[in-house]
Amino acid sequence: MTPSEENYLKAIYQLGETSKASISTNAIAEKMKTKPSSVTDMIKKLSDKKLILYRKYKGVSLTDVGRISALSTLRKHRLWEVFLVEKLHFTWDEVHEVAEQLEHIRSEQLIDRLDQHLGFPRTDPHGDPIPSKDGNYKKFIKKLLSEMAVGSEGICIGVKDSSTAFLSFMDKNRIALGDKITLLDKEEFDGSLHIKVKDRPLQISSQIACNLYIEL
Amino acid sequence: MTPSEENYLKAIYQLGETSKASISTNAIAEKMKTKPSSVTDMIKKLSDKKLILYRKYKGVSLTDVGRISALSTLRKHRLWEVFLVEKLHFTWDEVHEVAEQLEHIRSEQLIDRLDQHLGFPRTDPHGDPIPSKDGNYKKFIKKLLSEMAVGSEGICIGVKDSSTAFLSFMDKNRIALGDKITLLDKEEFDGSLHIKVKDRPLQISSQIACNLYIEL
DNA sequence: ATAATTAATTAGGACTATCTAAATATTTAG
DNA sequence: CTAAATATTTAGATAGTCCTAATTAATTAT
Ligand SMILES: [Mn+2]
Ligand SMILES: [Mn+2]
Ligand SMILES: [Mn+2]
Ligand SMILES: [Mn+2]
Repeated sequence: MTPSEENYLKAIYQLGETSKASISTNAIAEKMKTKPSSVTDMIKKLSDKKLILYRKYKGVSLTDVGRISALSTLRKHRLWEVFLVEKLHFTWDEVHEVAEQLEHIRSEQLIDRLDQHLGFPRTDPHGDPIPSKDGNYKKFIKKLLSEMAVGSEGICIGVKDSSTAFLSFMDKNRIALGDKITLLDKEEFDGSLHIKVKDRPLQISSQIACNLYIEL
Repeated sequence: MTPSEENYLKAIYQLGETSKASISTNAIAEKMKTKPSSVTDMIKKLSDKKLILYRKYKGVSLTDVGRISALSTLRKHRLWEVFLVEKLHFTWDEVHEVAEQLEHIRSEQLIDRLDQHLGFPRTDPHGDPIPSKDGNYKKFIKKLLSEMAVGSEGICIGVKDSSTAFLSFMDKNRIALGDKITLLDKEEFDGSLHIKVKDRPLQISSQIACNLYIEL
């Protein structure tokens, strides 16, 4: 399995997490920042290797073997992100690019021991769950802040968007994972929200609210 | 700089550490476990990039830029080896293959913080010195056990051969870096040595003695 | 139902890194 | 000093990944 193959499988898995239907060539191309023709080349290869199911013009879906591989890469990516934050004191907006490289290091022993060294973490710095060694992957039932009822409260447990732009917005406004958030009011006009973060009042746009996961 | 280019530069540097003359195509091919024709292809490329000096049929040598790159890769390799042993409890014969991959991860911040996390180590698990961030590299004056005078003593500070075969021999015979070694006697017949390791008597072959560095 | 639009594939090419086999240069031995 | 042996380079091929441009299939709008 080459790094490129691993990246494609991971992308297909992540696109399937939300949509669940078969994944289109263009969707993969957009996520991988590559051209549709390159995607077609690769999906033929992955299909030959029985890592995905592919019907021309109808999109792809992962086989069991393909899904296990994708989860393994996701596991490595997220464990390395935890390492970078917990042990090397990176901020949560600095880790992604480096983890994109580290996830392709080939050594089962390495990842086992890294997991142990980190104390078997269950989530990464962005609140995403870490698949277990055997490929088990419990998706939390996560609710977006934008879907909360006015007056209810919950704990901020994750971000949907992991871009530097969004994460540094979070830092600037001192909202962190684990913080208690109360939804005070919604503006009719633009959908912006009045919230309390650890008893500190704050007003945020609806775009922000659509990217914050809350556990009630 | 691709991983392959980095590997070639590192190989050329290491071949030059001992010989100091220009490095032959075949020597590089042997070290890289590849074919001489592949080496010719790559040295043309490295020469075009001014990373090495190349005269057809006359071998190559590193330019200043090439040497800095080689030392940077060596630094990463050795820092990762320290990490694997100190933090993830790998044994010193298990680290090389993984470090060969990790040394190509591209992130200056990563390697700086790793260095700090490890407490700025000066040598790797095999006793090899770690080049500094700015490319300074102080070679220790190392003497081989085979060159010691009978009756003298010293500290074992490194191994010349880092193969699993040799390192597990060391473990089996309980010889570790930092141990005090006294040369008691040399056998005329086969050149084998009678030594004391931390006051424990031991007999070793001359091949072993040729691969152990001692500081007097 | 047909036309226009969008999505996907194919054709053909570039670039990297590797190899085998053949040709050529250099070194070594007699 | 020549001949044999060795070292090195060149020629030509393959495999992987990505690209642009052209073609074909599927979807949508009229
Ligand atoms: Mn990431
Ligand atoms: Mn993450
Ligand atoms: Mn090593
Ligand atoms: Mn080493």
